[in-house]
Amino acid sequence: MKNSSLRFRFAPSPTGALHIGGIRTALYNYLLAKKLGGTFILRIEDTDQSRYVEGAEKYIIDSLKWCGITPAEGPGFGGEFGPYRQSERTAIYDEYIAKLILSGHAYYAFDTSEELEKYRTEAENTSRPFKYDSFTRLQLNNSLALPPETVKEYLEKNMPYTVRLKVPEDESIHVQDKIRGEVIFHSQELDDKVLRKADGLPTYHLANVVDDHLMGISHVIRGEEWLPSTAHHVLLYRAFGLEDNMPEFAHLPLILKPTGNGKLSKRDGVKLGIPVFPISWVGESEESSFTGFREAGFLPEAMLNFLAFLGWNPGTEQEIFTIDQLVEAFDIAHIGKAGARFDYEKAKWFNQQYIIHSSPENLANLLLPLLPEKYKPVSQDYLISFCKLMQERVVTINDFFENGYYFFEPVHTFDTKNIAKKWSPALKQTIQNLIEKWSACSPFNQEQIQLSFDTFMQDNQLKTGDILPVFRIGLAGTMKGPAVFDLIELWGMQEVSNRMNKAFDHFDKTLLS
RNA sequence: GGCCCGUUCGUCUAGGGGUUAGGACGCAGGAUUUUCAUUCCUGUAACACGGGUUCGAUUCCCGUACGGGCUACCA
Repeated sequence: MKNSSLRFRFAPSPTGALHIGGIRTALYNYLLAKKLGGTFILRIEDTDQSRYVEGAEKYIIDSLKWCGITPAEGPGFGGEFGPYRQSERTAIYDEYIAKLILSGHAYYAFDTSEELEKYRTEAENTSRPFKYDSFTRLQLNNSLALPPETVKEYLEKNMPYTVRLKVPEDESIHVQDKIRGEVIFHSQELDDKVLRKADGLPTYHLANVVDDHLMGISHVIRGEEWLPSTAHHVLLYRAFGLEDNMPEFAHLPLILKPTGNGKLSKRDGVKLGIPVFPISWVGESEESSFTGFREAGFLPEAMLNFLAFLGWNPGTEQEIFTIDQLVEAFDIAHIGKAGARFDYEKAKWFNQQYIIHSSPENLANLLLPLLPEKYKPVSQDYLISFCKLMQERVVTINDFFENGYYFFEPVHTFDTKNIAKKWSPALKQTIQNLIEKWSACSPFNQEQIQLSFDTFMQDNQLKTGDILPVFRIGLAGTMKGPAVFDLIELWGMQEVSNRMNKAFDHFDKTLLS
């Protein structure tokens, strides 16, 4: 079902870490491309050299790779429509800008940033704020207002200039948005956007339109913050004579802050102690470094599932979707219009569900490289058993070690208050007897251990509640965790005996004073 | 300020002219469990407001309020 005419792009700027809003945009593009048999493309929009951040492009690619939504075309991924970095395409943009000037759709402007800034502050408190548009451009320093000789002279003297779009005076611009329907803008409201900056590089608007066209992009799916400037983009397509071949537009609702007002921002993560990035970003200082979902112990599939539902739903009551199922179910029609608040609790729930439904083997493979070095080495089988016992008791991957460290090293904290009333040195002999009885279990498994325990309790007229909690604390140090009999089966009697003997000393010391 | 977009439980959302307004997270209670967790059950809680249109509006239209975005030689 390959359809080479359906091309979707994710076009981030390498200005630092990319938060999950960007990942969601990438995901939606990827999902649609896969579903429709189209192509998912990565384009790096690095036209602002002042905001360029070293390593940001690598971060974007690493993030996409971790998520498993890798582009079929892009820098480092090949493709016939490259280069895929805008900074490597300046000659192309110049060509298109020249066309626009020739056809009268764009003009040279010699006003400096300082001058424009001055106009703006002067008009700040008036009823009509300064805007570079059809009302003001004839009073400004540009090739529309200046005599041709002066323009020629300026150009020959290499005077710095920008190129601006000549927005028509009185036109309605109709944007067809797949999510919002028809959105109408009036050209009087639009300013003459800069197309080419004084440094010779294009602005987003020009590069974006040229590249989408040249790269054969059929669908532009991006955040809602781009909706207002889409009017300019339509004007550009029109100026190039490409209006009939414009891509389809879909503007996604924004992801909002977990609390408070506004859209989700980079700072929100550290402020609330939650990840808002896919993977960690190491900045120059601590303030500019962030942790990610990966470091917080999330499975990429779970994060993606969570993200997919922030602004989209399948129209059914199913919530857990594999990537393949998302590809199958995804559609633009079910994308919402309103901003969606980021809900970390829900994200954790998705992750928990994914861990519970993963195979222990799979989890063991994930955990193996994360095993702290101080832990004694363990076999693959042991790790698998550990995962089987713990997977219903964790929310993140990190919880495995946080809650289950005692599978790999001696108990370091005994939560003895739960057995304070039960403990007496006399119990030691009872426990020794029980351990001896267990040693005879054959086969040595959880069922037999349980059976043996039950008869022992009956024979000695003891209650489960008197003995088992002592074992729990003795073996694991905590009241929380897997069934005691499962631990015993996994560890064997020698280990159990060692642990209990160590615990006895501790119990005596802390509980008998 | 101007322009554009939006508004269903606290949160993510389904729905759509006549419904007991459905699900999920969270929270609360209960069952199961030697603990914790899982699982299951129950409960909690919403159509922003005001006008129309209509026999009937949460659903359609218009206002208002509120929220969001844009308003740079940033993307």
